[in-house]
Amino acid sequence: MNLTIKQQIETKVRDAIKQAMIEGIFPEDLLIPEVQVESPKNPEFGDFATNISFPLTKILKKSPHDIAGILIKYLEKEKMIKKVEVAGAGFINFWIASERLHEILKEIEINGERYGSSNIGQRKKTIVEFLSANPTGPLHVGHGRGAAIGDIIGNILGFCGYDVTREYYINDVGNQMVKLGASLQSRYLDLLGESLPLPEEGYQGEYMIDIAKKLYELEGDSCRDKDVLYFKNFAMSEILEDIRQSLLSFGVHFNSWFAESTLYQEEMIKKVLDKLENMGYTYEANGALWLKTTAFGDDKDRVLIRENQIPTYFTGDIAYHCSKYVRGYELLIDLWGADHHGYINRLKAACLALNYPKESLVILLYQLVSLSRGNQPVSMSTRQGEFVTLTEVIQEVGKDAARFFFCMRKSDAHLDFDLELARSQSQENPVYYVQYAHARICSILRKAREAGLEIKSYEKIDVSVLNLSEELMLLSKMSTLQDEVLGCARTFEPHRLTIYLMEMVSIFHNYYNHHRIISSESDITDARLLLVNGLRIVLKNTLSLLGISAPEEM
RNA sequence: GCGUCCGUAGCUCAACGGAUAGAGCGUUGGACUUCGAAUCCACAGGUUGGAGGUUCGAAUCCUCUCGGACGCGCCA
Repeated sequence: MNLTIKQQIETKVRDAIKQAMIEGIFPEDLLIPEVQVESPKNPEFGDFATNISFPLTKILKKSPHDIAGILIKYLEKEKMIKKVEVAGAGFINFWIASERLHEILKEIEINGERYGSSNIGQRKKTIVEFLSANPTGPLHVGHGRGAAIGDIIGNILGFCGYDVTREYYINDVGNQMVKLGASLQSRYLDLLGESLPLPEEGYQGEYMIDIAKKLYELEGDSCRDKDVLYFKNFAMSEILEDIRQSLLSFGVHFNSWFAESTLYQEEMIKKVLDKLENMGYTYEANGALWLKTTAFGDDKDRVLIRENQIPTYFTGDIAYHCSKYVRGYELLIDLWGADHHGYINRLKAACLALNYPKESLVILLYQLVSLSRGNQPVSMSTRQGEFVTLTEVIQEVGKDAARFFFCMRKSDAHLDFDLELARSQSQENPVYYVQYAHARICSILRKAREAGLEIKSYEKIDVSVLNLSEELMLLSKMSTLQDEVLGCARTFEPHRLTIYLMEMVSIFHNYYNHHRIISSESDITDARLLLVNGLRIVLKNTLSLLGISAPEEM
């Protein structure tokens, strides 16, 4: 794709500085700072603005106002810039020529559903691991946040040209799973009229009884003498199937499900341990084997093999991340709940010890969701079986509203999910504001078609009649889709897209309420139909990145 | 005790170190005989928890402090 308007301005500002250097106005050895161009909040400050004069002040020993004054001499010669002026203490504000804004419609026409995409990822093999909830119970509301954010980050990176795989890591090894098996065994024997108490800290939820019933329906009483392992496997596969179904209704699709147990089957654990040992980063103490993570920024060393000779969870996790590298991934993105933050340094340390490049492992956190009903906190414990499932929430408020709600907020902010509020606000969820605009445009296009008006191609239309300030603002907003997506990819902040959508749609609703798209003036009608159709595509592309539907009517 | 994150309008939240801190909900008053009123327009609402500091400029960065959440296992 060609450069966006914003990127063109950045280039032109840099060129202006270089030109001033060539002409001896600026010193020839000047180190040009990064040029930042933004869309100002206040429309009086133009379509775009840059603060470049400020970082240059110190280097050039001139006032920002004077520097800006020098630069605009070069910039005002540019054809795509209608007006450029110095404002405030030294900001440079740009008004884009309408001809350039109109071209956005041509770019949308050419690129269609790819409009906004890019190739900075250069097909880099990337694995996004998220959710990875233990298969000990159904997904609850809190999991929804991780699922939504992880899925959307995957979409965004894919749109930016990364080769993305989404993976779910299944913790099918360890004590919790044994307890799960024992819990099912107890519930199953209950059905046979035999009593085996639930294990200490066993899983008490209703769903375990349902699974026991299912096992009884399938196998009768023939499992009376099966061991805990048998029950564990049955419980786990049932629960994983339930998780898969929940995710399906939430619009989340994993390409890969990776079981912890395969690390043992394929001796990955042993290989990693050997490697760390050979590199001299391990030692024995108190009967256990330790990894010197402190040599790589951790605050204490960590146990790899316990005194009882069983590897720790950590060892498995090192082997797991190692397997990602072995499978050819160059960029590893992990999305964890913030309760795991204390674990970051040790995992990063282990990957450094194994000589993997530091930047190749990115660990993102999202803050936990607390649940309340009215003002009363609701606890969420899988073990005690007290929780509201993700499926229930989706049934109540819908997939689109739930996803939008989860990704509207910065992921490092705490989120309180009030069930009553969620229900009452489901009708007021901003997602409808955005979807309504899309449906409204589709309705206009239907009306036009009924009147025998088709959307003509860009070349056949006189787009110069699009000269209302709302139309130009809309085009200016539409022009930054790629910039917004790239910003999200750089910062891993998907919530920016929701803000972008709301700002853009607000301009549209305002425009719609004050001007008619279809009118008796056919040249204006043609151009406006092309404009709203372009907006429809921008909305659809953005919603699709968020995994939210773009309804044609609602 | 140590560490991570958060504190912004009555409520839920935005704001790449930038210009007069913005939206929605709620309150008040207006706009449908014309493309969808799930919309639009107007009004009101703030010492960005508090105190210092860094600089051309701080809600944002640093130090201290108050309040909240979460971590600190040879658990997973």
